[in-house]
Amino acid sequence: MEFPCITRQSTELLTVPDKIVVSIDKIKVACRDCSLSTLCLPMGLRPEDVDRLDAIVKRNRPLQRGDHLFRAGEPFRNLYVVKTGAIKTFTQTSDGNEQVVGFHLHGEVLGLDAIQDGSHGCSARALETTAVCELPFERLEELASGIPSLQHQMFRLLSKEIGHEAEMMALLGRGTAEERVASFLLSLSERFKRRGFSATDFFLSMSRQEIGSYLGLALETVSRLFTRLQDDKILKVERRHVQILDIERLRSMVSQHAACEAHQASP
Amino acid sequence: MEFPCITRQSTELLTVPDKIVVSIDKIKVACRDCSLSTLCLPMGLRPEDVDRLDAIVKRNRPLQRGDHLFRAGEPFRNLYVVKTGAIKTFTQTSDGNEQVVGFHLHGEVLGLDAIQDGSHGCSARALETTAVCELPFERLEELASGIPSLQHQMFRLLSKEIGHEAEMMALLGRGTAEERVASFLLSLSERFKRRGFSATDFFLSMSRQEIGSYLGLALETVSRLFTRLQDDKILKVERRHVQILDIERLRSMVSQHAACEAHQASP
DNA sequence: CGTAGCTTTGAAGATTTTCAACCTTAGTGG
DNA sequence: CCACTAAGGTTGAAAATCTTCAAAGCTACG
Repeated sequence: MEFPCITRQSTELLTVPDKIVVSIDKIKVACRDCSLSTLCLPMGLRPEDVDRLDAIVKRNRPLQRGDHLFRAGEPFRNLYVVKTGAIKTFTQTSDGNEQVVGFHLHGEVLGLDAIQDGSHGCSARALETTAVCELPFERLEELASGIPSLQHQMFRLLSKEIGHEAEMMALLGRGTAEERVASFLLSLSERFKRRGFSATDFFLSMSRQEIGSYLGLALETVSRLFTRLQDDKILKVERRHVQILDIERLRSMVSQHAACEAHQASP
Repeated sequence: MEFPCITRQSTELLTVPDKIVVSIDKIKVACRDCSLSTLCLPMGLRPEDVDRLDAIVKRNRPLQRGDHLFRAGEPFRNLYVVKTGAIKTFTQTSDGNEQVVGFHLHGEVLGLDAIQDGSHGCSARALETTAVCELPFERLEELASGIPSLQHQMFRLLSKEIGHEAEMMALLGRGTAEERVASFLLSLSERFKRRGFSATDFFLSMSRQEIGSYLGLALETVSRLFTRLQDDKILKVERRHVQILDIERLRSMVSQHAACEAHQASP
């Protein structure tokens, strides 16, 4: 079943119209009509090229909370773009625990690390009801060969991911627990804002445990810092509902965002 | 001045034949004759495509220790491949210190993070005498449009970088100081081995300070761990000369290498 | 030979983790 | 409709790890 491109709707409220008859027009919501088109791959493409891209995009039924999008070790076939909802990527540590490697909100792409060796290095699981677009990578490559601006977009996409990860590395290497939590909240805030949601009032779709794993902190430390930020009147936190009361003070807690390519890369 | 593709030669001994007359043949050492061709972009390309790639590669005079390859904020024009030597990339932290973001050995590529927004987010400086190939990115993109296997190589290159950084993030998030230092040494070991050098006996081109900055540790902690590993008969360290005596035990100190795409990526 | 830069080592201090207990909420079934 | 249960969240105290500050040793270079 195809899934229409629902946006600007809280995923908390998202219901899956499985049994509702949807008109053909709505089912075929194309890239050009998708409100993510300014965030997603089509950005900067000519309309006819967007249509060619659209032709290879598959839109499957949404994932339910806890469903896997893919598992570590599976062969790599597709990139995925989150349309609504949120997905976490994670690996298994030697002691059996989960190590969260990333959170992916709508408009964000998953699977970029798997291009390299043809299989996924991590697993991806939905944190809430989540709809994704599926982009068969081989066809995307073929298409990119013939559309220079698409090729360029893809290079930019990969480059951006590298920059983000480098920023994260710098944060994990340099930052205190406070800095990490502040930075995490600001990152979410900016990402929500860019997508038309409130930058100061949102729900976390992940647990304290998952945040801690991502930030390299014990879950108790995350909890304590939320409490402290609340005591300082910077936040209002009620379980997963976060309100940023003083975003400037939050920003001042993060010394600096260092964005840079990093580490080795041998082809 | 063009610089011949010198390889398998310790950069410690590298002298710059500035005034030595080099025959045309030697100057024009092409990608296809470069011993890095199995590590570098030409990997998997047909010979005629390697020649086309070669035609856009510039080979400048080597950098001396401390020379900048590029600085943060400069416009992005080229990717760089390290032919011999080593380069560090780093950003400035708010308190004026350097934050090392990566070490790049020969065969490794720099500048990938800058594709995104057209300017370098970090600075790059030579740790020792270093020769690099310069790849004008615009021309590389044009070329890749016409050579699918080159496009594919470039996607793989970027993807590999993402995987490496994710691994590093996991290490910084999860690992103890011991784990980080062990992992760092193993990473160097593998990279030297792949390039035909000893995997167990090598010189560090970076200081304890730089290692610490990269691993998110105080330089004293790095020093203490080197000492401890030496006391445990796992290493022999003499200033910058490292010998790995028991690589299995070193490996067992690193719980797991988690390789995975990470963090958000919105195009 | 002297100096500057890098490295090592020690001891005190700060931050974060771990362990443990308790609280809250949402969902389940009587 | 309410009690029960499980999962997630909060809080406290002790313990471990790492950093900071300080001093001294070593090497290379002029």
